[in-house]
Amino acid sequence: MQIGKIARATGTKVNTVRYYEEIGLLKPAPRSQSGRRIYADADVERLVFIRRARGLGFSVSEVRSLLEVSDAPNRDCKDAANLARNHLRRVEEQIEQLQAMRQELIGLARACDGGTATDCGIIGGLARKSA
Amino acid sequence: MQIGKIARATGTKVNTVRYYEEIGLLKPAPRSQSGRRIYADADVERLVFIRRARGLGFSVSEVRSLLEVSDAPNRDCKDAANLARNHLRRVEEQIEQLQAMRQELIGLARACDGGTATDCGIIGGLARKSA
DNA sequence: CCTTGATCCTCCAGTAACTGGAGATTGTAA
DNA sequence: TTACAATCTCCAGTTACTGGAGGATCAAGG
Ligand SMILES: [Zn+2]
Ligand SMILES: [Zn+2]
Ligand SMILES: [Zn+2]
Ligand SMILES: [Zn+2]
Repeated sequence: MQIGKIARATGTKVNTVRYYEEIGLLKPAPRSQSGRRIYADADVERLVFIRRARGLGFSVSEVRSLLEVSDAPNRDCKDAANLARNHLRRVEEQIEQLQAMRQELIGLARACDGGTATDCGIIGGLARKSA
Repeated sequence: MQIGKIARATGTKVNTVRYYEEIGLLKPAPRSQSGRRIYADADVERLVFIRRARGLGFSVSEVRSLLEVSDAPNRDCKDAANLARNHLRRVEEQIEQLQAMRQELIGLARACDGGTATDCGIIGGLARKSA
């Protein structure tokens, strides 16, 4: 299949597929006579793996590591497991940070009764160092 | 005061202060004879405002808008209020997305009993299209 | 007076992960 | 034939800084 089809099949943009090849997440695809990339079903699976990992927030570099494990069937999976655990922890930290922001933003929003900028609790609240 | 002091006073890196000037969040600071930037107390306040807004996740462009309101004391604050409300909504969306990731990551991690990559629930789980 | 070390200056390149576009081919169908 | 879709290869732009090179300037100590 050509690039457009694998892109559609995996919910990836054509440009992004080419980009993944460029950075080495996908091996350089064999080309047709006229130079078009040709993909096989295994490539779809690999791309699904990549997209899914990216969708879970793994960085490209993390995806690279996960693929390495996936590519070596006999390898101990503990590297992947550690990676996933660490990533989970970072996701949880992000959640906490966003929840803190959320609380402060709710407080700010409550401090606004309308009116002019001078009297606005949002503007005023931002001007103060701490919440 | 010079740039190092305002940076320290606001928890900003010197380079970042210059960057804010470059992109117009801070007005070009007047210079000393030898060309060094000189700041006044009002600049500290402005920088605190910027840093606080950035800390709450507002984009630079949003901060610019907030500053515009703040700079026009008689202006109705509704633009700022809308901005804050919309931003709050986006933060909440991000939280939800991260919580969904978290759930999937927890599921993935549970699916790993150790062993080889072939049998690993993490690798296997990533290969499948849906969770 | 001179030297040191801390600050400051101006560029400029790099980061993450794509995204979109220009300009040129190629493939296909009416 | 003519049109239109899909593909190709560059390459620039996005966000919000961060760090560094190479070169002035300043204050303090000797
Ligand atoms: Zn991660
Ligand atoms: Zn208000
Ligand atoms: Zn926002
Ligand atoms: Zn495992």
